[in-house]
Amino acid sequence: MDRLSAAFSALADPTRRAILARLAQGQTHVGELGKPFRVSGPAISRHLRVLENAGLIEREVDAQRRVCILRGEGLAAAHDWVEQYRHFWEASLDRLVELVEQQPHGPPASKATKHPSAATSSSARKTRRRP
Amino acid sequence: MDRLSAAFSALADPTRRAILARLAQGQTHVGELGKPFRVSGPAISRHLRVLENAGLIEREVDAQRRVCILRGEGLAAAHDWVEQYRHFWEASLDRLVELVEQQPHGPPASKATKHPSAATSSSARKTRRRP
DNA sequence: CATTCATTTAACCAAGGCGTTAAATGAAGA
DNA sequence: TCTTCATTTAACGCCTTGGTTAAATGAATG
Repeated sequence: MDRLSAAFSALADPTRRAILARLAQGQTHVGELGKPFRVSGPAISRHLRVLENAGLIEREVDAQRRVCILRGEGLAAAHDWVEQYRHFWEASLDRLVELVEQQPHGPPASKATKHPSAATSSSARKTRRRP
Repeated sequence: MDRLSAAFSALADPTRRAILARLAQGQTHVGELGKPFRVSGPAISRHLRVLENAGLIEREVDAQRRVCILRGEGLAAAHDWVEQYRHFWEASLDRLVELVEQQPHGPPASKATKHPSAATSSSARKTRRRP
């Protein structure tokens, strides 16, 4: 499997995303990583293997423990791929913003924040066609 | 399956990513979309279903043809998730850049471009610790 | 109306993913 | 050394995925 597919595939599982989120706060060993989930040790072990094969984590041996470390670079390729399409969602946010601003009585906040990631992902205001 | 997992899962297949790439150049019908690949019609049909369920495309009926349209907003959530981790790969690029700049005889280009996405994804130079 | 074109659905198969429990491995500690 | 702790490997089952071919659907066309 190509690297990009491996990364996306690894990210497609909520447990693995949660593991990465945990590792973003600092490295930990396997047992600690598994605690939040109601799955067996072997299951966690395999999730970690998937993440490692996708280049998203590294493992180091610390005596009887295995310490896992986030490898952020593994996410860069996935990020770059998605980034190519930024234009497409920003374009639709633009249209939404324009629509709202056309309202005679001012923008109702509920509409402007309807898209869940509008606040964080959009540079719509920076790239609008009619600034 | 949650929306984010569905998106990542859909992106984990090279054929589907190629389909999205094609749609980024403009809407097309199913037959056209399938041409580049050596897979049967039904296979394409199911890839499109996956993309639709993930919110990455829309389909409209045009007589006997089905026209597919890229829905960029579907990628926003995936983008935002990955974006959270930008810090982690930029940090390592920083270290790499610093390492290269420490070399007494100037940076060998081969090392500076070792990371495949360094040129496009990195804002390392913008966020370096010692500018 | 019969045929053809575009696409989807149905039925099937092989491969892979994710979970489990039981067993293996290997370091730490009594 | 014997035992325990941390983790992985092995072996199994179940469900999903991605592909196939054959059949169904439905619009366009002769």
